Amino acid sequence: MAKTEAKSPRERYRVQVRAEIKERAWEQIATAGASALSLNAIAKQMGMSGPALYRYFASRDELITELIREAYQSLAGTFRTAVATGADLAGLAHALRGWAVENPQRYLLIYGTPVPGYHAPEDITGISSEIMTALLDACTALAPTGSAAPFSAHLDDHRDWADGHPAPPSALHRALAFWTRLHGVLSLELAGHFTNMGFDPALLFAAELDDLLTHRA
Amino acid sequence: MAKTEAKSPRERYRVQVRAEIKERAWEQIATAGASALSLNAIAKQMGMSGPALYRYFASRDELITELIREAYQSLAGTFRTAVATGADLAGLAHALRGWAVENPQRYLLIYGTPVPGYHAPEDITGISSEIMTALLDACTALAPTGSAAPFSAHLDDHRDWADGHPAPPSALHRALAFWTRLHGVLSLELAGHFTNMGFDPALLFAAELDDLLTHRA
DNA sequence: CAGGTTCGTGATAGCCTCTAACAAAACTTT
DNA sequence: AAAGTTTTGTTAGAGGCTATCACGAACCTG
Repeated sequence: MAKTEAKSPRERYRVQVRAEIKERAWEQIATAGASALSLNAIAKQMGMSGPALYRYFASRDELITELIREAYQSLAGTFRTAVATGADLAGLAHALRGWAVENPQRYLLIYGTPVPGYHAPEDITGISSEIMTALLDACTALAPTGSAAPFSAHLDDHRDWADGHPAPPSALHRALAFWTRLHGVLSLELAGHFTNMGFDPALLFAAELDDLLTHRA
Repeated sequence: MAKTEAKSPRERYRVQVRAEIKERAWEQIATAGASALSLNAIAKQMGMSGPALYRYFASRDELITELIREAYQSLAGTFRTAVATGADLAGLAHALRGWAVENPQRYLLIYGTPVPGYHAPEDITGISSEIMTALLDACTALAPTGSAAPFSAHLDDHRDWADGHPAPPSALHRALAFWTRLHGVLSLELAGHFTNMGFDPALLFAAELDDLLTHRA
């Protein structure tokens, strides 16, 4: 049952130190943003001197990539357990918002402003497609909704991103709308653009979700 | 007609140098992101040595703040001319997308991932409320749409952010939906999350806009 | 216990922001 | 025009960062 193969005690120590580094990194990101992440500061916090961290992560970029991977896996796991407990599209939305509000820095690492040159490694896009599959499943399971929107037709001609998923075009359309609309609310909320505006972001999120479920997408 | 008051030649030189600094800064941001902006590199590019730039901007933060201000003013100007040429809500959406696609780095500076500690100065929130006013105007001018959505009622109780604007609650609701939905599409597109997915982001944007205009918001 | 592997260290190079002291140029005032 | 004041740019330097290197020390393995 143990996925962490109990190897040599050295291996154990290594993964433990890596885990602590990542933990401190998340704290730093939460308080000062990903751009202010400092390997040096983490090392000093852990009582060891600067370059020692390079035994565990080849570079600052590799650490950040690992954090991105972790964030994706966390979101994918949230979706997986939601699906396992019988969540429909509304359930997925609820799970998404709960996760995002609880881990704003993780959400923003995934969906926030990217560094122009950066390209995610292969396995990360794999996890991202697992998330998309869960979304497509929920959308196909929902309702036929004979959507006559011209964009649905366009999607039927450009469905390579669905990766062989048997979703009808209206489900593809609804999945994209789900993604973009909920992201629209969440990203603005997490970025603080709704502060001092008075209304409750959760209600706006709920209203968008309701529109997504009752209207044809 | 000249807004730039022809003051002393020194003043002229100063604003010119500041302008060139900002221009180089935008180039850097476009190629490496805002976090990689380096005053030092800009100075060297301009043929002067490091600390000279601090005569023009007190700190790196002040330069970035100025860039954010510039971005807000650029967007507000785009909206202003759109309104002046008789644009309705659809026209605003078109103007928004055109501006965002042409100035992705500006859009992301405004609506992208914020630095946790940062607080925008007063005048910037002023420009931002001008943008919101244009949006609310367009939404009130549109259609009555007796929206019975519960969120509209909530907005009627929390309309302080509209700053005295006489928009009916359904217009407030539509303005928020306009903002969040179009931002949802735009931000994901600009962040590159649609690349390699095959479909045309412009069509998704158009579909979202159409939904916004034909359905009750 | 001998041997190779891994880990942490200090030194160093090369970036960066930002301050301070100083020189030179440019406007202002007399 | 001469003298004085303000603005501009310079170099030097403190302190931070990423990252590499060579070296000693600790550690598992045979």
